[in-house]
Amino acid sequence: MDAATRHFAEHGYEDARVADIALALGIAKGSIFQHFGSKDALFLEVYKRAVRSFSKYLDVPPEVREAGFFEVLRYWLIRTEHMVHEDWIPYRIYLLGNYGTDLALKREINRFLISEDPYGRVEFVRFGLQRRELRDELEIELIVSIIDWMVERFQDALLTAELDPGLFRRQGELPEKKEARIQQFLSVLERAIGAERPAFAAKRVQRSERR
Amino acid sequence: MDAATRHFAEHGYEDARVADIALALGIAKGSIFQHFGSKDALFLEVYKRAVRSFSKYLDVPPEVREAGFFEVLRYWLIRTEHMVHEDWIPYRIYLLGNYGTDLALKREINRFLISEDPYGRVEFVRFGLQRRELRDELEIELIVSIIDWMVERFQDALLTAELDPGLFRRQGELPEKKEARIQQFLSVLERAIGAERPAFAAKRVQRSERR
DNA sequence: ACATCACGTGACTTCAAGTCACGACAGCAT
DNA sequence: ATGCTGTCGTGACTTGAAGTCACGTGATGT
Repeated sequence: MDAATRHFAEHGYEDARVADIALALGIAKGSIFQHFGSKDALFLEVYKRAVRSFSKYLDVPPEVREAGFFEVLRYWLIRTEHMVHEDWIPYRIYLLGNYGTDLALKREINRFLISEDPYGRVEFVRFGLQRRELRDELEIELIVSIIDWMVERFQDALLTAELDPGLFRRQGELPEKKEARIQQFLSVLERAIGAERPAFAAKRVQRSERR
Repeated sequence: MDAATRHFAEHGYEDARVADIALALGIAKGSIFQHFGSKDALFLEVYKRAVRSFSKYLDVPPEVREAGFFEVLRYWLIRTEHMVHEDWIPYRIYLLGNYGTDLALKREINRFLISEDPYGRVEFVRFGLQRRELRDELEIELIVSIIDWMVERFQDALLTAELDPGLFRRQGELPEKKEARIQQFLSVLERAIGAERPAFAAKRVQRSERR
């Protein structure tokens, strides 16, 4: 699995060669097929392992958790790019799974993401609702989806700048602007799904809201 | 191109056979390679054509345009699913391009989307800013990205329910709930990027906002 | 000591993308 | 009318990677 993960991360899905993975391990290609059945299935396992290695939203220091829903989000957004540097391999796998395979595999991946919720999104949204930091008149499903969409894409944008320049819209992101972007992004998200006047976050929102 | 479009739409990228496309046309496989160079390049052309066939955001009846930014959005969200029924082929191609190919191709696709802006997103956001319906303190790039992310994903969710059940999060979407979903989605988006008190949309937001 | 079995092996098969030498044909010049 | 040239379609061929399978080998149990 380690060898396969590294190989996929380095070459992408299409250009990865099962024979090369076997060679690197000093075993026969046939053995890999005996264990995993197909290249697709091998990748799916690799993907699952990579995704499971990521932290859940609520795996944060207690003081961050105390600070509330949006501070937890900020914590992760800031950390994303650091983590990409330290350990880019699982992120690359994650990227491949999301955009670099065919639809049949993508369907499997989605099934996995829905059934396992490896990032603990639902739990996280419940947490936000409990603290009354999120709009309770929205369906929870919609909030989860929106977090999903926006955070995933925003992270993609941050990290593809590192991993794969030119893959997404904003290419040559200047590092000093990232902080500001995260700030803006959170403010947008907070207005979108945040409760009327979130106790904690009010201070930050003031800047842009004058009523 | 027509034949290739249909074939890709029906079989997906991986399972599409260049030989079959040639067969359907009664020409030799070599001819296709002579024109397009590779399967990738053929798909890229097919994708471009499909995407260009979609309307731009501002291609709406004058009265909808008059009604403002968020009404234009609503117009398109509602129409999405109708159009998927009438003419599902280009949507399927669009889906394949976004999720069903490898990263090398995806990069080309992104380059195309950025350089052509085939949906006229930037123009649309400018329109919204001019009418003072959007927050002018946000960078225009960020607004475009958010529209991009959220609308694309929301449409994906609506239309994959038709085209590819199980590909995305919300599978068995009940048809009568779609209208309500669109409503909620727009309200979220409006709070996220809409100006303080959008003249037109205020009425609609009331329902869920009690202050 | 022998039988059984699980498992790794690598040569082999399959299959699809991509190549290329050839020939047909159209347009043009003599 | 004849011959020349360049374009383009052709399909048999090459390449290369996924996936298969009959066999061997070493471990385990009796």
